[in-house]
Amino acid sequence: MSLKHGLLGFLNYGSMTGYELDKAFKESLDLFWMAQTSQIYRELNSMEKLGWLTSERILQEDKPNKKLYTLTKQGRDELKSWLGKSNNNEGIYVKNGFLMKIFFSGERSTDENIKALKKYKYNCEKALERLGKTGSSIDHYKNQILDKDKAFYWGIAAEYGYYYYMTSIKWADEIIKRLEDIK
Amino acid sequence: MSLKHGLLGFLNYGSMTGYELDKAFKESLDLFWMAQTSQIYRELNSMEKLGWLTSERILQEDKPNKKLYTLTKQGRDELKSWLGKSNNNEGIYVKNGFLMKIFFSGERSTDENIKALKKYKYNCEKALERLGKTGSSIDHYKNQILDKDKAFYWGIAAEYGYYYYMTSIKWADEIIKRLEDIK
DNA sequence: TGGGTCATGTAACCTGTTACATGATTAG
DNA sequence: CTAATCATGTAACAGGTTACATGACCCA
Repeated sequence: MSLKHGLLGFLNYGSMTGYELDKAFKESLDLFWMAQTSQIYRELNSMEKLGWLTSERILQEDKPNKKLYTLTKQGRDELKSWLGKSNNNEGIYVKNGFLMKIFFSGERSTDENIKALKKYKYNCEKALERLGKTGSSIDHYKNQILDKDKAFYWGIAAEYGYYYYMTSIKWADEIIKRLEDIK
Repeated sequence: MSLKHGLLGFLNYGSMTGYELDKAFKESLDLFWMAQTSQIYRELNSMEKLGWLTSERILQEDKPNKKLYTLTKQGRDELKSWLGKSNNNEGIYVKNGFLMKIFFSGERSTDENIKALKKYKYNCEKALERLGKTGSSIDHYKNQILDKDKAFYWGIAAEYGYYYYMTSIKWADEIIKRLEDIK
């Protein structure tokens, strides 16, 4: 139950349309929680049924009509409750398909594995670049939000991203070197 | 489509029952891909329908009967094909609910956030401990498998775990310090 | 005239989670 | 006597992915 909570988090800053939420997600949270556009629309629907938000249809002339979502008290309560409760495997059980592949890479040749690790390293480098962009889009949002303290935590999450990708690159380098030595 | 591939990976080392696969998963891959027992049984069923494996019922007297699964050629091909293809976001888009929470933690008090980060740090330390155990269970499996090169990659995946948790702890320490300073 | 932005979705399918059910044997 | 190990699952629900559909407006 996490995409719903991410959406609650954004809507707590102010009313938004599905389209805007989709963009906000892709510009910031995407690195920790990638969401499909279609899923966002579906979840908004189901959240409305749950009473977590209300919607208002806004007619436009030059552009397509849109639907503006607003948090209800229940929605705000749900957000608070999610933020409030911690469980014992937070940040621990993270599904990582790449690592699972590595686990079984004895089935591949050393050359293939070196290639795969180099690709992975490249992907991490690209992700770091995108983090830079996320940084500037965070700055952009910061200026729109009244309560600037809130955006402080956006920076912290982005910083985790730096640590994460830097470490992943270091690991990949180390393993590549080792594989090239035994070749 | 990843639990299926994890199961294929194990079955490639030799025929196993659902119960044994469940244990193997929990003793090794669990840190990168936590799987429910019930899901393992269901997936095995669906994999058999896909023709990736065959099953043989084994009757026992003292213990409950069991079902031994064996890879088919199709199953082995599927494993190879999964290992062979890389995509552009491997290891990049990893869903992390904890980070999403951090992202919205402006809604919580600084004290609550310090508490949550300390809990997170503690969880990471526990995970590191478990990695030690995983290490020994990897050693255990190593001795059962003929082709010891395969187990080399198990160690590499575990090593990623070390890097990962060590970095997470470092990050948490840094943020806790920062939060305590501004308090 | 072709691609980007704005804006919303549906349908089918696949994957993951939670709760529950059963029951014998064995070791401390 | 009680907890762990062995061994298998079902049912219901929740969440995520992929593919597809529509259509206007604007800029180069």
